[in-house]
Amino acid sequence: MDYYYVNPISPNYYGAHDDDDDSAMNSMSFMISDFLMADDDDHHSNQDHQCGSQSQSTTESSVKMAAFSDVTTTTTTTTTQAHRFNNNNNNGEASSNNNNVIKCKNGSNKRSKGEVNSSRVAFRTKSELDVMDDGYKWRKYGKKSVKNTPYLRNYYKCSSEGCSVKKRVERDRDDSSYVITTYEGIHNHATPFTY
DNA sequence: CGATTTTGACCGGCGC
DNA sequence: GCGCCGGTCAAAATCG
Repeated sequence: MDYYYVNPISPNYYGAHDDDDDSAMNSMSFMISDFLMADDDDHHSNQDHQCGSQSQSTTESSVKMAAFSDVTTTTTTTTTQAHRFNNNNNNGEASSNNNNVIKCKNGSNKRSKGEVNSSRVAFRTKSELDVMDDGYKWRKYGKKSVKNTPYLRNYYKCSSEGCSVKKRVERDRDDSSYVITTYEGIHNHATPFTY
């Protein structure tokens, strides 16, 4: 399984007109969906094009791996400044501040049972808000508390018909300022909003 | 009034 | 088997 590194955020990528929350959020969403869809390529096609401007993040990111079942991804700490990843947060802070992502696809490796083809991606993001708007519409279908963490895990499914992408959101048990969002599957449609 | 959330029940896998 | 555990279902409640 290949992992590849992506550095999605660059502060002024959407900083352009940032008074408008919507635009900021849209661009962000766009990027995420990008990850979600550009999935089967065997090459890291997207690692530098977007946010081409500058990845000033200086990321010497200590990439540490968060392990999920068979996928792992993570992000790291960085030093970029705030950008909004979240939907409506009142202006200013409250938003997250950084992230780098490693993506992994696993088309080929089998799972013990069913779902051979599910790909998973996880993001670890620093954010006070649990839910971030990634451009898709989600319907929550479950909530569970997991062993060893005080936080609960939430389960969402894409509400678009025929699309069975799922995501789960939980807080990092070691550092509650991070939120871990795991996507599973590939959307068969574009993001709802027009851009 | 349709869509979404809430929440406990349910279920399948796994280790013992 | 049994019980824990993570994941999902579904009915009722709530939302917009």
